[in-house]
Formats: sequence, structure tokens, C-alpha cells
Amino acid sequence: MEQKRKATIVDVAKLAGVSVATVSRVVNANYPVKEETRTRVQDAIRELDYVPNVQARELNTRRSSTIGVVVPGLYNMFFAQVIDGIEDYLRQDAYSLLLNCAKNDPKQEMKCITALVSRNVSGIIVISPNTAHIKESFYTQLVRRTPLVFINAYHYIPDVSYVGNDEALGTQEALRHLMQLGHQRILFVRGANSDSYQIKEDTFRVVMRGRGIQPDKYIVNIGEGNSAETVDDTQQTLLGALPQTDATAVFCCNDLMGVGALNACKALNLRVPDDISIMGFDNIALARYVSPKLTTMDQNMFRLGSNAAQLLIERIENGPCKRITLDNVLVKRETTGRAPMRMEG
Amino acid sequence: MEQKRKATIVDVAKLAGVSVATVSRVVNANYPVKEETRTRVQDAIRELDYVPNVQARELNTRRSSTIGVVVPGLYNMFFAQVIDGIEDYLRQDAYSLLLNCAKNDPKQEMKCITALVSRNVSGIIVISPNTAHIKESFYTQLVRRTPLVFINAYHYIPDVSYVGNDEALGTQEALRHLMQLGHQRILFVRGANSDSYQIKEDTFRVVMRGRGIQPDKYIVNIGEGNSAETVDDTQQTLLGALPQTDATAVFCCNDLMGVGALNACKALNLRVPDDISIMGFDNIALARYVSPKLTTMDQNMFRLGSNAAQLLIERIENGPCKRITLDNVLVKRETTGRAPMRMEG
DNA sequence: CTGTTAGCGCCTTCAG
DNA sequence: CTGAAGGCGCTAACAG
Repeated sequence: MEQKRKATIVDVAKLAGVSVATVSRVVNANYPVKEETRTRVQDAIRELDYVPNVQARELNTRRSSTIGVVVPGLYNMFFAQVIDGIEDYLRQDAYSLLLNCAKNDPKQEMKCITALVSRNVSGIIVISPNTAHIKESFYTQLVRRTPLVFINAYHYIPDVSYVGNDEALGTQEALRHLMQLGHQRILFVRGANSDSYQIKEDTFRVVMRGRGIQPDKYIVNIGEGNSAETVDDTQQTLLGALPQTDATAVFCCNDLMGVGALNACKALNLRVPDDISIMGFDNIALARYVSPKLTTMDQNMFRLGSNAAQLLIERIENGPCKRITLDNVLVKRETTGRAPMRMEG
Repeated sequence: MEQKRKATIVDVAKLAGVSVATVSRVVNANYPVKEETRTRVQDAIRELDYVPNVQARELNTRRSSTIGVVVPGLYNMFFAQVIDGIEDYLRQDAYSLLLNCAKNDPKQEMKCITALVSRNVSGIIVISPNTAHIKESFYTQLVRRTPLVFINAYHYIPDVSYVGNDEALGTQEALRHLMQLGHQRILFVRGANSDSYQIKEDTFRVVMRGRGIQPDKYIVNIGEGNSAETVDDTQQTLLGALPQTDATAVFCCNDLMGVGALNACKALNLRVPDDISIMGFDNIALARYVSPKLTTMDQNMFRLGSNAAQLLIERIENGPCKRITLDNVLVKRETTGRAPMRMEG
């Protein structure tokens, strides 16, 4: 069966016996039209099942009501929840969302963005956990023609709006929570290739040194931190690391790792939080689903997303470039508790 | 800072001293162009940072390389993983993905679709778990102009392609697995408002009756099955139901419920799988993350997504309407085991 | 090989 | 209040 040709404004005009201009006017309701002709046009529209062609409209008004979103992938619910927030905000402003996954590959990321630009999006939101080998000139060039918002990126580029959490502060808060419970020695679990891990590690080092503890031997890197294997990889790594450490608590750079740590403890017959405490970071849905429920720092991804959408739209409408930093808030659940008594001596 | 006006094909033509047709030819590489002029044009393109306007191109060729995807939301990783599969396949065919969340609301769903049509997408993929109050005429009308693919929808509409799992068969398989382990009385946990739950329940009833067991008192409905609260809701419901049942196993319509059941067991101090077995359905990432790891029926969402994308593209290129049914495969993990000995008598 | 030209579907002055 | 006409950026004949 062949597709029916879509009706155009000309078809409607003909059927209604008016000019295309008039049809345009009733569709957009931007100029007065006599009641009677309006209904005639509307009848024709219904009859032909006419839907205006947004592409044509936008070509000629040189505006575009779609925005592009680039994420590394959907494996970590973190990104899904951010997208949820973006989508929700955009819907209210009648924007549409073009989604691209960059697979954690900077080259892919730039490709996605070019594709988005050629699709004439009116702005782009990028979540790029790793801005280390970011091609800065690419972005400075890009932003001259297309408004840009980064989420949680730690790489300053002029005129790029930004929304993120103060992860250094969040890390301090998390560490303080642990210390208030009496934990002195804390194992720091991070992944590879993400600015946010580095920021957290730096913070960790400072805090530990401030407590007179040499941090080096308390840091473990489990590799890729946002993949389908992150939980298992973390568990495997900690199965080796946990028995050798004298730490009484584990701080994980995200919840995937947190759950991996939890599973490692179970496998090792360590009671959580009685024998050892665990903290995650992000507060993805998973954190609530496991048992015991994971204590974590909430990044409120939904808000991250909706704020980013808001900034982008402001920028599109010639508002200023802004940089918003949100607070992480501690969500105490069931994996943190008082440090166990020292048995030695 | 104001945006730089984007360069057009005319700008490039002028700078290179050629006609727009020639520029078009080198951009699309579809007609021979003399080596020397080609490089001249390419230089101009680079100099002006020219990116072709896809909207204009597609307006003119009456094709469109974007397709629309409508999902209920991103809360259940199920949908995120399906999208992953779609995105991956589309990328290879240079299509882009316009994402819309319908929030489980049929009205919203139709709105999304209309928006997609007006954006001139060349096809639409819909995941709509609940086709009960589907407005059939809307879809029959729609499909006359835009190719359509349903994922996991149990509502036949002529000329709509479809890809899904045989959930009845999957349910049988799951039940058989449980029965082979010696379980006779099985609790069936479902949610509200989804065709797939109903299909599973019907299958459950038939199987149980076949075993001479009255199914009614073994069926529990936990309400909304794809929300952020599904896990907790299930846990709450089962906290009440589990102590009153003589079932030795629980079959859950999706993994969110499966994890909820698992948590309920923990809270009740029931050992899984020694005291009670639990089966999920879907095999979302979460199933592997919890501990003990959830035994479940794999729906292979990624494949669901990539197959849907493939069907859609075939249809767009005037291929036939197809209906594909994939198999669920049993993934034995750690939550199912032999039925406990009966203590009574 | 290259330039000219006529639209794609729509909006928007500019005249009635 | 309504119609005619130009043009958004690009492609696809059709002539050279």
C-alpha cells in the first residue's frame, strides 16, 4: 500500500476557495480573519487532514523549535533521568528533542553535534563526562552560531552556559557524614576518564590529608564507570581490595559503583552498615531499589535536565549566558552507620 | 554576543566563484566535478564553516531522515534500553531520532504523534504498553501517510509493523522453570493498565488450571508497573500478601516488581531462593545489579529496538509491513531454586 | 563538467 | 479582511 500524499497549504486553500495566505492566517491565528472564512478553512483542514509542515515553516522563518541533546549513552540511569528533565521542560515550550548518543567517544560526540547543527537545531545540550581531550576550538567555533549548554562538565568555554552540581562540595559533605559516624579510614572508589571522578579524588585527598591520613593507598580505580559492567567490575575489584584494607567505609563516585561495593560486601560476608559503611553518589533510582538502600548524594538529575533546558531556551531567545551550580544533598538511607569498634590492641 | 549568521550555499558559491549547483554537487558528491573546482569549493566551505541545511534539502527532496519515537517515559530502564537499540540502528542509516515521552497518557501520546507528523518525520516507532483505549481510527488514519511500528503492543492495526516478544510463551517458560524446580503454588504479581500483564495473567490462569490449581487467590495487582515507585509499591503489597500465601514461588510481570518482591522477602526474613523463589521478567540491567541476582526472562530490549528501527526503515523504503515476534529466553540467576519441603503433616 | 532555473511548503510584506 | 508575490536554502532537471 502506498502512502497518501500529505496535503499542503495549497490543497487546503483550493478546497476552501481562498488564498494560501488566508489559510496561513487561520493556522497561525496571527492576523484577523472573517469568522465565516475561518470556519470554511477549518473545515477544509479537517477534511484533508492537513498538518502544517514545520520544516517549511521554519525554513522560511529561520527559526527552529527543535533542540539537540548529546549524551554518552543510556546505560546509567543518570542520563535517562536528565533527559526526562529536559524533555519535560521542553514540552512546555513546544520544543522537540533530537537525541544522540556519543558512546563516550569524543569523535562521535563532535559528529553528533555537526549532525545536529545541520539539522538546524536552535540549541544543543551536551553531557560529556570527559572533557579532557575536548577540542576547545570546535566548541568555541560552534557556540558562535548555536547556543550551547553543558551539563556537569568541568571545562570552561566562554559563552557556553552550564549547569552542574558542586561535586567537590558534595564530596566534602559525603565525607563529613562518614566521619561524623566515626569513620577515619575511607576507601575511595572511582572510575576512569571522567572529570567528575578527578574532582572528587582531589577533594578526597585534601580532606584525608587534613585528617592526617595518607590518601594514596585508599584510592582504587575500577575502570569504565558508566557502562553495563560497572557494577560487576566494581564488585570484582573490591572483592580483592576490601580484605586488604583497614578502611571502615567506602565512598563511591557513583551509585553504580556503590551497588557494586554493596554486592562485594555481601559476597565477603561483611554486614552493611555494621561492619562497613557505603556511600554512593548521584541518587539514581537504583540506589533505592537495592537492599539495604544506598546512602548517597542526590544530584537531582531531573532538575539538572530541566535547568539546562531552561538555560538553553533563555540563550536561544537572546538571553545571557549563565552558569548555574546546584547543591548535592545528602540522602541518608541504610548503608551508612557508626564505625565499628577497633578490635586491635 | 550575537550569533553569527550561518553561511548558505549561496555564500559558498560566491566565495568560490561557482554556481550553487556546483556547490551542491561537491557537497553531495553525486555528479562529476572537476578536481580543481572541487578543491576551490571545499576551501570556501571550510573558510565559511558551511554546514548544509538539512531542513531545506529535505523540503526539496520530500524526504526526511528523522524518525520519531514515542515512549511512556524513561523510568523503567526497559525503555531506555529499547531506545539504545533504536538509536544504534538508526545511526548507521544516518537517521536522527526525535524523542517524545507520553507519560502513559493516551491523549499525550496522540499529541506527540501529531507533533512528530508535523515535523515531517519519515516514520514513527511507538511503545505503548496500554492499547486498551487506543483510538484505532487515529492510527489507521495516521498510517496512511506515515509508516508506523509498534513495539510490544497487543492491538492489531492493519499496515502497522510490529516487533515484540511472545510474552505468553515467555510466561509459560518461566512457569515451567519454576515447576521443574518443584513449585506448585505460584504467586502471580502484576501491575495495572498494560496489555502485557493481561496476557501473562491469562497464560498463568491456563497453566495453573492445567495443574488443577485455582488461580484466583494467587494473583496480586500492585498498581502502576512502570513508575519510580513500582519497586516500593510491590514491596509494600507483598509485605502483606506473602505471609498469607502458601505459594513457594513468585512470578513477577517485570523486573521492577521482581526486585520489589526480593526486598519484601528480605524484610520478612525469607531466604531467597531457599525459602521462596522469585522470577522477574524483562532482564533490565537492574536484574543483575541486585543481590541475589534476579532470575528473569530476557526480552532483549536492545534487539527489540534495533529490529523496530529496521522494520521502520524497510517500510519507509516501501518495503512490506512486517510483524516480528522474538523469543524470550530464560536467564537463570540466583533467585530461583528447588521448592522447600512441605513441613505440614 | 558547469550554470540557470524552477520549485519544495510556508510566511510575510504589500496592495487592494 | 484578503490575495498576489517574493523568498527561506537547497536540489534536480535542462541547457550549454
